[in-house]
Amino acid sequence: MSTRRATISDVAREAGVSPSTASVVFSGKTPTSEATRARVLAAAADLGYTGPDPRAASLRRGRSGIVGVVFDQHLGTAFLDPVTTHMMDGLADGVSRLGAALLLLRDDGETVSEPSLHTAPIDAAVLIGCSPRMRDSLEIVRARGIPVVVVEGDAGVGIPRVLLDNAEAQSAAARHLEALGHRDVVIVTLPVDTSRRRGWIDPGTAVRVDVTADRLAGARSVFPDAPALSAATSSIDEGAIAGRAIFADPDRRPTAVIAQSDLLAAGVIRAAEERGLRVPQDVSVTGFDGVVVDGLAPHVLTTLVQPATAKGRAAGEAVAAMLEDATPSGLDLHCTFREGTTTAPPATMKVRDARTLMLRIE
Amino acid sequence: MSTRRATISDVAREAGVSPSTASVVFSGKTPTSEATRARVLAAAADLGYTGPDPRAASLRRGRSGIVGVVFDQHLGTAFLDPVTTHMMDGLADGVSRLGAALLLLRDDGETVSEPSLHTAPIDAAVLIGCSPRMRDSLEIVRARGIPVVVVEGDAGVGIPRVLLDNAEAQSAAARHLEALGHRDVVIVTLPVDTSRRRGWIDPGTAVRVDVTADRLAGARSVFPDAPALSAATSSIDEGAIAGRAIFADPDRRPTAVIAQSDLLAAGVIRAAEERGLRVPQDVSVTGFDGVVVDGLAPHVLTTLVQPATAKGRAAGEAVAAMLEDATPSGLDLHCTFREGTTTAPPATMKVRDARTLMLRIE
DNA sequence: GACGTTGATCGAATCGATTCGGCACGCCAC
DNA sequence: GTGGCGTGCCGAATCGATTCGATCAACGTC
Repeated sequence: MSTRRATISDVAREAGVSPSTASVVFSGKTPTSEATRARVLAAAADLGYTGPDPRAASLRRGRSGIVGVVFDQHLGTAFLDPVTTHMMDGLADGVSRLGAALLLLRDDGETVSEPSLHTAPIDAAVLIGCSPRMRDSLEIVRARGIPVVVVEGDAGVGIPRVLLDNAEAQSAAARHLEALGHRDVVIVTLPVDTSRRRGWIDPGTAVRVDVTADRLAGARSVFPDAPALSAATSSIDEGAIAGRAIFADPDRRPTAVIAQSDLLAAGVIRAAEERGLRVPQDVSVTGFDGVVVDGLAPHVLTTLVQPATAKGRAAGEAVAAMLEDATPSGLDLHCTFREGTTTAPPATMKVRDARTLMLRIE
Repeated sequence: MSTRRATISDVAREAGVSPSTASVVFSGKTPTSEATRARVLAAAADLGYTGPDPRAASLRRGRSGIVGVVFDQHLGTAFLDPVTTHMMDGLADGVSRLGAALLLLRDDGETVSEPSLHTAPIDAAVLIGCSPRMRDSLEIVRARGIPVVVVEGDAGVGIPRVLLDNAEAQSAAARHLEALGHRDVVIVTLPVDTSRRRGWIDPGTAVRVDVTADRLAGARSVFPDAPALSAATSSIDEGAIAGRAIFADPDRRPTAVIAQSDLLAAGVIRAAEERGLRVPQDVSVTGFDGVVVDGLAPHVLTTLVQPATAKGRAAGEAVAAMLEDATPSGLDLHCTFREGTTTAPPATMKVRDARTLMLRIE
C-alpha cells in the first residue's frame, strides 16, 4: 500500500474548503480569514501535507526558482580557485532576492548525461568563464528564451556580461612599481589558451583568454618590453615553478614580478625565498585578486583587490533584473589597489650603482 | 506581442500527428517511423520548439532529476576545503547515473528565503557535515518523503550515512610514528565544536564533532597521553598558529606532530621551518585527507589518503539506489596510509643508533 | 481469403497546483 | 429599505507534457 502523498485538494476537502482557498492559505497571495486558515493548516498537519509540490507549482507559475551556473570544467577544478568560490557566494546572494537556488551544471561540450542546459528547469543561467566551446549550449539556452549572463568570458553580442577593469587595474599596479623605481619587471600570466602550456610569451603567441590578455595589456602599458611567462594554472605551485625559472639566472633577475593572480604571486614569493631572495627587499611581487592566500602569512600581498563576491552578486542581480524584464545594470566592476608588504624600491639600484662605481674606478 | 512559446501540441499539429506521438519522438520511449520522426523534428525546428518544458515533464514524471546538496555554512567557506570540492566532484559523478544535477542549498537555520529544503524540486538530498541545527530541515525533508543521505555527520537513526574509518586510519598513522620510535607526540585537531575556539584539549573538553573525536581517539589509542591542541578551522595558517605554539618551548618540543588535516599539517611544517627545525629530521609531521596542498612542495606529506571523491560518489550512488527503492550500500569507506617525506625516526633515535653502533664496534 | 501478429499512432486521463472573474454575505449610509 | 461596497470564498480553466490501453493498417501464413 504505497499511500499516495496528499495533495492540496485532499487538504481542502478535509478542511471543508475549496482547493483554491487552500492554495491561497499556503501562498498568502490573498487574505483569508483566520478561521479558515487555521482549519486548512490543521487539515494539512493531519494528512501530513508539507506544502505544495514544487513541480506542479513551477509548472503553473512558469518559474522554477532555480538559476543554473554553468562551468566549463570539473567542479572540483573550478572550486580550487578562491575567486570562484567567493563568486559563488555572491551569486547565491544575488539571486536570493529572486528566492532562487543555484543548480550546478557542467558543459564539457560532449556530455550526454542529462539534465543539461537543454533540459534543466532553470529560469536563468550564469556562464562562468565562457569558453568558445560553450557557444553551442549558449545558443541552446538562448533559443529556450532563458536569460543568460556571462561572467568573465567572451559570449556573443547582446549577451550581458559582468566585466572587470582588468587592464586598468593591472596598469595601476604597474605604475606603483614604476613609481617605486622598478625598471626590470617580469610578468607571470594566467594560461593563454585552453592548452594551458607553460612558457614565455613571445610576440607571436596568441593570447586567447580575455582575462590574461587584458591584464597583460595593462602591465605592458607601463612596461612595454617586460617579458611574460605563462603558467599552466592559477596556483601557488605553478607560481613557484614560474618563479624558479625567473630567478634561475642571477644576471637576468628582475627587480619586480607582476603576477596575474595572488596564488601565482604566492608561488613566486616562495620561489624567491628558496633562492635566498628577500621580499620585498630583493624583489617586489604583486598579485591580483585580493583573496586570502592560505599559507602566505606573514606577508601581505600588494595586489588588486577584485570584488569577487560582488561579481557574483552582480551576475545574480543581473539575471534577477532580466527575469523582471528590466535591463541589467551595474555589470562593470572595479578592482582596487591594495599596497601590502611585498613591494618596495628595488635593491638593484644599489647594484647598478656599484657597477657604475667599479667602472669609474677602472 | 510576446509570442507564446510553442508547446508540443503546436508541434504535433504542425506536423500532423497527435501530441502523444510528438512526445514520443522526443523521449524515444516508443519506436516511431523514420518518416514521422523527421516530420515532427522539422515542425519543431520551424516553430522554434527546443524540447519539452522540464517543469511540465517533471510534474508528470514525478521526478525532477535534481539532487539537493545542503551545507550548513556559507558556500564560499565550505568550498575552501579541498576535501569538500573533491567530494562535490564525486557527488556530481555519483548522481550522474540518475542523470541528475546538483542544487546548492544552504541551511543556516534561519533563512527565510526560498526555495529551501521545504520547497525545492529535488528528488533526493545530501547533507554535508550535518550539524545539530540542521535537524529541523532534515525532519522536513523526511516528511516530504525525500530520500536523504548524510555525509560526515550525525543525523538521526535510520538515515544512511557515508562513513569513514577515521579512528582506525588515524591510529595507523600513530602506529607508524610509534614504529619509527616516536614517543613525544602532539596532536593538532580540527575544531571541537561550533564555537571553533583554539586551545588545548583537556580531559574536561567536550568534543562535539564526530570527525575530530574519532581521529583523536585513533591517535590516543596509540599515544594515550599525547596533548592535543585544537585549531579554529582547517587551514594552513591555522596549522601554523598551532605549530608556533607547539614549537615555542624548546624543552617541551615533541618529536612528531599528528595533524588532523593536511592543511593543518602544512601549517605545522611551515611553523617548524620558521623555527629552523627541519622536517622530517628534527620533527615528523603527519596529515589527514591526502589532498594536494598547494604550496607544500617539495614535501610529500605522510598522511591518510581519504577517498574524498569516492565519498561523494558513494553518497550520490546511495541516493540513486534509494530512488530505485534499493537499499544503499557501500557507505563505509576506508582511508589508506601513505608514507611521504615528512616522517622519519626521531633525531634522538640516531643518537641511539650511533650508540648501538659504537657498542658493536667495541 | 480469413486470421493472427507486429508495429506505429492516437485519445483521453492525469500529474498537482494556481489564478481570476464572479458570487454571496454583511455592513454602512442615505 | 435599498443601493453601494468591501471581504472572503468558490469554480473552472489552465500550465505542458506523459502514459497506456485502444485502434488501425499492413503483412505473412495456412
